[in-house]
Amino acid sequence: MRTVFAQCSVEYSGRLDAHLELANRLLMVKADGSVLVHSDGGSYKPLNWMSPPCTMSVREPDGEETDAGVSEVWEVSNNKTSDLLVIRLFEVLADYAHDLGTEPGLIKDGVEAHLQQLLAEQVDRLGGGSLIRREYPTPIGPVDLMIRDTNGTYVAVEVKRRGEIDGVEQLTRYLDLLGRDPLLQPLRGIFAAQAIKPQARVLAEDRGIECVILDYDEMRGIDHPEDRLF
Amino acid sequence: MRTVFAQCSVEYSGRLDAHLELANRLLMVKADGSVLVHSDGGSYKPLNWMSPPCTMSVREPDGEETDAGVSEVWEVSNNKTSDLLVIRLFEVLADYAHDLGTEPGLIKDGVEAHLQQLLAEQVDRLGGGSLIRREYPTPIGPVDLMIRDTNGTYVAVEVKRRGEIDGVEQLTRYLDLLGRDPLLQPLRGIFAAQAIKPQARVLAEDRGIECVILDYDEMRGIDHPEDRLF
DNA sequence: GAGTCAATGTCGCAG
DNA sequence: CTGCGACGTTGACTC
Repeated sequence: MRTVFAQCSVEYSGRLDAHLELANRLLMVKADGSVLVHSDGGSYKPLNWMSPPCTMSVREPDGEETDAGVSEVWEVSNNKTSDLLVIRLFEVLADYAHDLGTEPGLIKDGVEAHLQQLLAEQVDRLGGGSLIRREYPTPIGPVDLMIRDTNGTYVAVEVKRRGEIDGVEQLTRYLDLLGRDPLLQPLRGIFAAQAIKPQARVLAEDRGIECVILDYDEMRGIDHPEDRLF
Repeated sequence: MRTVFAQCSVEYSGRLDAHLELANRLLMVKADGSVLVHSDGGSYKPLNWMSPPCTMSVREPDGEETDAGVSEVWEVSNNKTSDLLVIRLFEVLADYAHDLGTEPGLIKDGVEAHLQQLLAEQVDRLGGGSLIRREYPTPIGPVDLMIRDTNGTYVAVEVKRRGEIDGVEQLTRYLDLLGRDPLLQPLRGIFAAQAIKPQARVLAEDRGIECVILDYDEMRGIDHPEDRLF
């Protein structure tokens, strides 16, 4: 990993064209050749970047560039997509490099999969019935849970951490398709999430989809600790 | 901007919980207090981070941490969301800081807004008619273009750089709502994009939505240079 | 501040 | 490899 603090200007051409005027910025060059241009604000997204796989070449400035004060030009390109990032360095404030070794990787805990698993064991929260299966297949992707309620009605359940409009659309597509299967009649839908945004709720209910709020802590409390990872 | 190369371990708790085992990484501390943890690969996304507004405090390691070899502990928190990022520094390889000054900002060309603007001036590409307005309002968000064609039929147009299934869903919602307005009858939809994925096209045409491919270079060629930024 | 939509989205998994 | 959905999405803009 190499980091260069430098006064620079940047041109990007690829999916779009973008341009950065002369200013001081942090340039990061990673071991895989990828390059990031960071300013001293914003968030984690760089102002410009080039993703791997890419190759970086350094060239001398041409006459015009030299006259403008350019000391060095970096050209980073992705041959496949023909994206090109050109960084013109003027004054270089600092240039540091360190070997970081291997990255063990990020470990994530407790996401939607866990919520779905808990809910599969606690069908009562959805009004009861019996679980047919998790990840019930349809031609356009699996429904999170398929249940048959105590009246014999099939229930397709979409589980989300946060219930938004996209989730309702997704469940609607599933219901649309599953509704064509005569063996799955009658059929209804439940949209279950830790929180459901008002517009998502309105859209869901307008389409006859029931909304259920899930209490993760409560669900986890009922869960058997010995079955879980932590 | 401060960059620290250090052997460290990281814990994050917020929307989810995540942790990073001990390894060498680059820590960036920006002027606004935000912190990024980068490895020597991946892409521009950090392994962990804390977005502004947030506050970073540095504390001495406790007894247990000292025994484990921790030299310093960074705690970065966002009071609003109660997100917390804890970075335990073991060996510090380097610690650099430079003032970058103000960032003039990124200038972009070729994004959807530009495509929409060009298309508004070149309604012929959609079969002709007259533009009623860009960003035609509906209760669930604005339609990119509203046109009245030569037959007097209203045409709601969704413009995308890349036409995918989400865009068709979006336009369908608009058509659904606008179809209830008796003043906008008859009404049809056009899905216009630089490229349209096969499934998106199938879905669109199944719903009676016409698909139109846009040639950006051609559209830009017809555009009047004096009206544009560069 | 909430809602809505775009993004050089990126990432990860399954087919 | 491609499609597809999730993401601590982030960011920009409107109401």
